[in-house]
Amino acid sequence: MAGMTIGRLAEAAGVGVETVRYYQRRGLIDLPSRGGSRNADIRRYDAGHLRRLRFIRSAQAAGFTLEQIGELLALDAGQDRDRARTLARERIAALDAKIAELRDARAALARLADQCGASATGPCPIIAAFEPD
Amino acid sequence: MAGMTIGRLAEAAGVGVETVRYYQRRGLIDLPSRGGSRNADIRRYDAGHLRRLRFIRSAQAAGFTLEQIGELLALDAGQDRDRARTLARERIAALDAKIAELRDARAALARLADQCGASATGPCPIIAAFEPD
DNA sequence: ATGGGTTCCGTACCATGGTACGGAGTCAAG
DNA sequence: CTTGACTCCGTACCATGGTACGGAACCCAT
Repeated sequence: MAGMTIGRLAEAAGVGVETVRYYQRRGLIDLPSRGGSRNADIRRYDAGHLRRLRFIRSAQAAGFTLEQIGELLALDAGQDRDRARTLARERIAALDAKIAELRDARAALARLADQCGASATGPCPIIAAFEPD
Repeated sequence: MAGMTIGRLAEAAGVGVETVRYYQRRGLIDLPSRGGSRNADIRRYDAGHLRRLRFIRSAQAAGFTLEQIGELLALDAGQDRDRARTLARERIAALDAKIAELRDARAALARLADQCGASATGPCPIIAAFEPD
């Protein structure tokens, strides 16, 4: 598993090579030293890099921005748990708000699609309903 | 209510003047003709424009992109209800997926924040947990 | 040893949804 | 009738998260 090329690494994490390079540029993934043995130019990646890459994707799925993920990574060895908890709590609050918003929108849209299917005449309720009186 | 300036219109809808102009450029709001009376240069907006602007914000809250909103608006007088229903159903499916994703992330994060509060030693669970084994 | 696929790296470009800037004209109150 | 706020419009810029391009070096299989 150690000694992956960037292409293998990207493939293993399900992202594009350019995405990996982009994360390196952002400082989220380190640039491994170039081949220890005879391989002068190609950088080799190990399981740690893969875990890092998957960490980034998981945190992104939780709605963290790359900048916040950078901060989480900087808290690194598990120091500064207060700050980590604060970030987590902020994210939870934001998620709650976003979930509520999306649920409302979902309910409104579902109701409208029903009405639109039910009534064949008049203006389309979906269009009409977004127009406040 | 008729005869608002762009500034009043924007204020009434809770957006910036530049945002209104941006929507005009995108073709989402029409450019009213310039002052009917003696006012040569200033464009005047009415309640229809305000409703249009609020429509855009509502649809945006439901997760439609500006491009999709443009399409909804083009369906205009309520013609082509099939297309409107299709757009609505696609959006509902996307919302369901997004809501599920955010809920999972929320649950995971809440659990971690708890653990992080509970254990004072060792690596921070929030950081650790995003790292898959 | 040669050809096709990778890698390396810098730099440029993309979509989305705005926000800012600047100069000229206009309007309303003091 | 001047001053300050607002309007008009084009064009430029911003943040976010990538994606694409291009030339040189490299590596592996035939």
